[in-house]
Parts: sequence; structure tokens; C-alpha cells
Amino acid sequence: MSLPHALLIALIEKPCSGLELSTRFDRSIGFYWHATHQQIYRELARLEAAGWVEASPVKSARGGKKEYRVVAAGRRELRRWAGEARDLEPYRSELMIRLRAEATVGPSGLADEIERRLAMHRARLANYQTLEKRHYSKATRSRSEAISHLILQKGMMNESTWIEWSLQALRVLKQEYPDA
Amino acid sequence: MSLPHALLIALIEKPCSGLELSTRFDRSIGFYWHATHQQIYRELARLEAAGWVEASPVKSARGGKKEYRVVAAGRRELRRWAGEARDLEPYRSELMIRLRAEATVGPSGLADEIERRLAMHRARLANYQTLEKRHYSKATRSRSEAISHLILQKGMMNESTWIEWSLQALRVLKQEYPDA
DNA sequence: GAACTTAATGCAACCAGTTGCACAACGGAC
DNA sequence: GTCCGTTGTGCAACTGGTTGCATTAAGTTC
Repeated sequence: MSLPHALLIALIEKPCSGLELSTRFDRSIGFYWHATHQQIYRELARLEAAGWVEASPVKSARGGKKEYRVVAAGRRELRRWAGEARDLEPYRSELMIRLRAEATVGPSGLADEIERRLAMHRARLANYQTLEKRHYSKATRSRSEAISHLILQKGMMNESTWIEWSLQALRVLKQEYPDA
Repeated sequence: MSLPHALLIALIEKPCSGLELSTRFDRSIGFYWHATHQQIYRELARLEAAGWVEASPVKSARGGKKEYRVVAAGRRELRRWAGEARDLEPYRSELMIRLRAEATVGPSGLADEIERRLAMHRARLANYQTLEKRHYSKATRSRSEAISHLILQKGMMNESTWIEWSLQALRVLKQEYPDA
């Protein structure tokens, strides 16, 4: 699973507390690997037990605030993990199952649902395009900027694929067929 | 979750036993929703408890073989479920996290991994193209054939996207950058 | 007919993720 | 100075999915 390593990445970029991590996470890595604050707290405890991060209590803060930072062993682990060979993760799309249900038990309002999703995918794509213009317009870039851009591009490609496919699907679902 | 409904679909198409279901599943619906035989047995028991399927023991068969078939309540439930509004399922891509790791802790053999995956995606795409030629070449089709075709097309689009993206990624990862 | 293989079902333990809630500590309102 | 909202951490219970193994019964081989 990726969560521990995703947290290591976020903590290397900026050491912080659990709560701060969970809000930052939502807006960056969480984009490809969502996690709740519960998971994050639990996982931070494990990372500490594994000796990959160290925590120090933050004085004059509410609750028992702690700041976590990644130690050398954690960086080593992250590098090791990044290059590993792995099986492709299986796709898992509920919508495809629902389509197939529609094929076997007949029309059931799925077209509306696809229309709704189409709008969401368009909104996301527009959002990513804005981000791209803001952050990746200039040609001269470092390796790590180029990699971040790749990640954003994959997101954009996914959304484009959904949009294109949804239009096709709507054409099929709205088409008249002689009753069976 | 989709598993119970995915099983209903498979059982409507053809009533069968747990084991047979789990092998058939791999080659059709399991394509978008993988499940082990364990999950399937457990879920079949639940479907029966919910009154969506009925089981009858198969005489002169090994083990305690049972055949399951979907009853009216099951069909109703399936139709209800198919048209429901739902949130988009969050993406979850380990590879994107690993890329980001590569960006923060430096090169780690990820390019080889992407190359390996590229080959797998190409093989899958070729496979789907063969299927498409075999099953969906003729123009006159029923609604349910058209829908099945949509599902296959989404798979092909996904693979194409991966292929295109992988080529881009390899170009970036193999490019020379001045050492930081 | 004993020993082995295969078809078929299933239990138990585990792991990751989700949900709902609890609690502690500080800061501000009045 | 007490009540409330916010920050911050965390427990407990549950659900879905995974792994490894156990069991039963029929067919196969000698």
C-alpha cells in the first residue's frame, strides 16, 4: 500500500503535525491517494515505530501537538520503494458495472447519471488546465518540476478520456432501439 | 460497493455455482471489479440471506455444490441500484505516488518500471482490439450489445491513455538534467 | 480398495479504509 | 471565571478485500 510512503513524501517536502498533514494532503498527494485524518494519525504512529520518522512535541500549542520529520532511514525506504517492480493495479469502476446492469435489466436512469458526471469531469479538466497554465507554462524546468507536470498531465488525460467516452455513451443510451 | 450487484448481473446472465461464477467472473465483469472466490462465496451467502437469490443443491456433484439463481427481488434491486446518483470514485494510483517520490528523493529505477508497464498496456490494448473485431464489427446491434461495446471501448481508451502517457514519461525520465 | 487428484465450499485471521465519537487544551466572549 | 468554538490527537467498531488453510465428496489410478 502507498499511504506510508505518500506520507513520507509529504513530510520530506515539509515536516509538520498530523492535522496539518491531513489538510495539506487533500490538496496535493491526496489527489491520487486520498486518506482521512484517522488513517494519517494511525500511519504516523507506525512510521515512528518503524524508525522512518521522528516526532517532537510542539510546546505552547493546543492538544498534544507533535511535529514529524523524516529521518535518513525513511528516505532510504522511500527510494527503495519508488523503483520496485509491481503488478498493474486492477481497475475498479463501479460505473462500468452499472452500465452492464443497465444492459441486462433495461433502462434505469443511468443516462442522467452519466450526464451529471460529464459535467464534473469537465469542471475538473478546466481546473487542471488553469493549474497547468499557472505552474508549468515556462519551458525551462528542473527534473522534479517536469515530473510534477507529468502527474498533472495524467490527470488531464484521464478527465479528457472520461469526457470523450461519456459523450459516446450518451449517444448510445439515448438512441432509440426497437423494443425487445 | 459493487460486488453484490456485479454477482447479480452474472447470475442473471447464467445461473451457476460459486466456483463456476468465480471463474466466469474473471473473464468478464471481473475485468472492472475483481473478486476472489472467498469474497464470492461470502457474498453469495449474503445475497441469499437478503432474498435476492435462491440456491438449490446440485445432486451427483462433488462437494456440496449449489446452483444460485436470481429472483424477482434481486432484479428489482439491481435496476434500482443501476440508476442511483453517486459521487465520483476517487482515483487511486500508486504509480503517481511513486513518481512523486522519484521527484523528491531522486532517480530510483522508475523508468524501467514504466517501460515494463508500457509493454503490458500495449498487450492489453492489442487484446481488446482483437475482441472488438471479433464481437463488435457488424453495424446492426441491439441496445445491450452497444452497451457492452461501450464498456470495451472504455478499456481501450484507458490503455491508449496509459501508452501515450508512458511514452511522455519515459522522455522526461530519461532526459539529462544538470545535477542539483 | 487404497492412495491421489480435483471440484467445490468454506472458516479464520488479517489488513486497509471508513465512520462516529471522545477528549484534551487553548483562546475568546461576556 | 465559565461557557463555547477551535485545534489537535486519538480510540473503537465496522466493512470490504486478501491470504492461507481446512474440509468434503467425487472421480482416477494402480
